[in-house]
Amino acid sequence: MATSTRSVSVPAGKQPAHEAVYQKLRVQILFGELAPGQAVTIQGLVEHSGAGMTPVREAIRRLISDGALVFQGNRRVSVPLLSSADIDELLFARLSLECELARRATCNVTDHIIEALAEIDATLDRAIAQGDIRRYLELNYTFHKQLDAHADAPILSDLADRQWLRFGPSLRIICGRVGTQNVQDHHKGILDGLRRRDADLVACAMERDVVQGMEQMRQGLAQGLTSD
Amino acid sequence: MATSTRSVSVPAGKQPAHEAVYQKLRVQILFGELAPGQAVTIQGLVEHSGAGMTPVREAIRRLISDGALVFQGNRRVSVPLLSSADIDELLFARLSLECELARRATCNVTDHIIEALAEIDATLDRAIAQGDIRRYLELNYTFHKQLDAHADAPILSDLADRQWLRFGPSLRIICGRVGTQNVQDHHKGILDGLRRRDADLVACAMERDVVQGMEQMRQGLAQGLTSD
DNA sequence: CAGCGCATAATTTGATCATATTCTGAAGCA
DNA sequence: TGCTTCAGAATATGATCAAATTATGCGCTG
Repeated sequence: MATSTRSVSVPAGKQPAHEAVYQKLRVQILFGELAPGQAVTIQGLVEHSGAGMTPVREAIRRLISDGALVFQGNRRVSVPLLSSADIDELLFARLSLECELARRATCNVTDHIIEALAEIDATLDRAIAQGDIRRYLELNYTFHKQLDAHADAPILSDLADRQWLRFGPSLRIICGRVGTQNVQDHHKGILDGLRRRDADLVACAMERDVVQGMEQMRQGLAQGLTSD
Repeated sequence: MATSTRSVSVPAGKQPAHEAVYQKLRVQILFGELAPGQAVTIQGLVEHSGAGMTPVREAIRRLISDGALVFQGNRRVSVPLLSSADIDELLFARLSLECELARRATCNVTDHIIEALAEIDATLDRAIAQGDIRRYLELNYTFHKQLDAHADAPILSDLADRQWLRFGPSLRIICGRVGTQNVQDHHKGILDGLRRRDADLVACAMERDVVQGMEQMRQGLAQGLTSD
């Protein structure tokens, strides 16, 4: 459990089974443990997770509502495959939401929070240097999520958060193919803007970060998804 | 030995029970049949809907994920109460999403579609004149939803659609208090822009429509039933 | 005689329900 | 007031039914 995000949630001894299944699946999707297009069966989850049928079904319903899984028309559920049009929509949504969240967070962050973000970013750079894709994905998500958390906008933050679930599996494929060498984020620019308390600067850096990430994914997907 | 009383005499389609319950609850929330703050119990739904426990649970999970219901921490679920900060976030989300959807739809709509929208708007005006709040809410929703449907952007359209669930119950309260007399939408401006195929014009009219609706709700809630 | 296609059987998976168990909230009692 | 008990609601399980996909076998054609 030494990995990543110290979750802000309570130690909470007793978590409902459906919540546990949801969180577990959520992480798996977010960081690409499930491949795009892969089928997700209820009975498979039941056997694999040890939980009963009802909690698993509830978790899957939530994930479908989140856009993290797609309902295939017949009764099949699978991990989403992204089209170029999907990327286009996600780009717009992320730009709108995450730039606004970054702006709002700029007004609220303290020096201590900024340093915590810088610490995450430094760890992220080490993960990139080591070629640790999984850790890179986790830390990148954590960086954005922590920033959003200080925007004091739970609804918008939740909306933004959900979009990450849509491209998590595909992003993992892309990163797995190109490696972490070509990865370049704009977190330094974001941190710089935060230190100056310049919301426009932060929003601009965030815009570059989002655009760069999405466009890289668009190019990767255009070349086809067969990998591994 | 299940003496399965097939009392469900609604062949209406081979729609799964959990989907039917979801849709029914969704409509009830969207058009304010449930009051903000009202508790929603599983067993209550089971008795009232005639469905079993599992489908009801799945439907409620989806609604919670949609933001249409809120989980109260303990095992209670209720219809959301909106704060002024919530309105603020919803205003931003709706402005971003619905203006963009309107822009995209402008490029796609045909004369026939525009006339269909105008027809909806005309019916809406009659509902306002008659003081039929429920019908006004339905037609207003339909107008926006039909427009969004032609934006060719399923993800954004879905995101926008979900936000309506958040303020449906509260909107109903506001409209019920002020009546339909003061209601004024900007649909005419939207239709005018569509006929000219002027995306900027459409987006501006949509912006006015969204701002006006949300601000009216903010004022109403400030006087009425919310804290903060 | 071999390969292809369609119809049917078998198996897997999803949907639903009845029931047992656990937990929350509140009434009752010292 | 504070603790205990109790009722009711939510959570979770496994069984059962239904649907769909896959597998199989027969007949047909080249």
